[in-house]
Amino acid sequence: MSQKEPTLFDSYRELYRPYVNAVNNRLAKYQLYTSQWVVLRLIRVKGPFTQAEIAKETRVEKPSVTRITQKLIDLGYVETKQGEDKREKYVRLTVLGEEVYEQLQKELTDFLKDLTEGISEEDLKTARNVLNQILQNVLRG
Amino acid sequence: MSQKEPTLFDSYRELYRPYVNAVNNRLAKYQLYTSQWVVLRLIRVKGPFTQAEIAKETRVEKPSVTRITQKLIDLGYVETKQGEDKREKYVRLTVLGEEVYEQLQKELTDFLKDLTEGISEEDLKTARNVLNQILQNVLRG
DNA sequence: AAAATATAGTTACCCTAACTAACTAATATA
DNA sequence: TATATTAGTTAGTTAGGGTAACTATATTTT
Repeated sequence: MSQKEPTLFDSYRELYRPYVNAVNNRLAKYQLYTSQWVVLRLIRVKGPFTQAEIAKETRVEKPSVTRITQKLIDLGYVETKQGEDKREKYVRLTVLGEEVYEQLQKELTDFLKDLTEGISEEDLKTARNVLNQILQNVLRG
Repeated sequence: MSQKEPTLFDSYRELYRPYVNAVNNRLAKYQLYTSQWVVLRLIRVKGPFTQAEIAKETRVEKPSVTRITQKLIDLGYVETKQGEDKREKYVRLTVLGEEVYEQLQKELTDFLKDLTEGISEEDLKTARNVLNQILQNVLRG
């Protein structure tokens, strides 16, 4: 009775650091960290977005987006353009950013494929749905 | 083709902050954060452990364990005892720590139950197995 | 037994990744 | 036109981790 079975949440948390560190190792080649990669990928796949939109999509505050965007600009991966509304800054990939995205997307896809070795497509889908449902439950608080 | 389907890893990462923040909100009543709760729970459920053993179990470095343990001592939730080997410090719960553990364990169990509302036991188990398998794959990486 | 090596824990300092508060500039509303 | 809101920035804080270098004790080698 004192040895409780680990729950989904235990497994979830146990995986976090090893997973993020492993991804960061792959990103280091391009001087990126996961938080920056998440934004680069977001604006590439669903963008362009203003910084306010990025904040909303990624559920982080505006100052965090400023910092991430600034880092991506310093690296030459994105550029900003003033919007119609002069307060807004649209963020979009540069040519270099596109190249880096394409390359990393490939490398990470391969890596993540390795991480799911031995797991059926069906189980992966179930796991994804479970995490999505939990996210909905967390957000409705 | 440019709108990629979100993968398990996207869902995994998207959940992290909202989930941890929600747990931390519950822990705040006892002035705890998740990192400290993880250690408190570990030594209560599987302990007592030396700090080196805690480091190994939780896969963090020794200085992190020192910090976490010190915080738990300051809160009066744990105490240390010199081992046979005089370099070692065994960490164990105080009476207060036991009370806090019991209370929080209940509260968090209820909370986590809410988070899995609408998800079958079977799917939860599948999700857990998937995350465990990914962890193994990351670690052998 | 003495010297060299390894281990447990601490200290000092670093980093990422977030946060809030307070601000400026521009836009929208009363 | 005055007021309120919104986009983005700056400054300062926090959680949660890391490495390097250290002390004290144990272990291993010679």
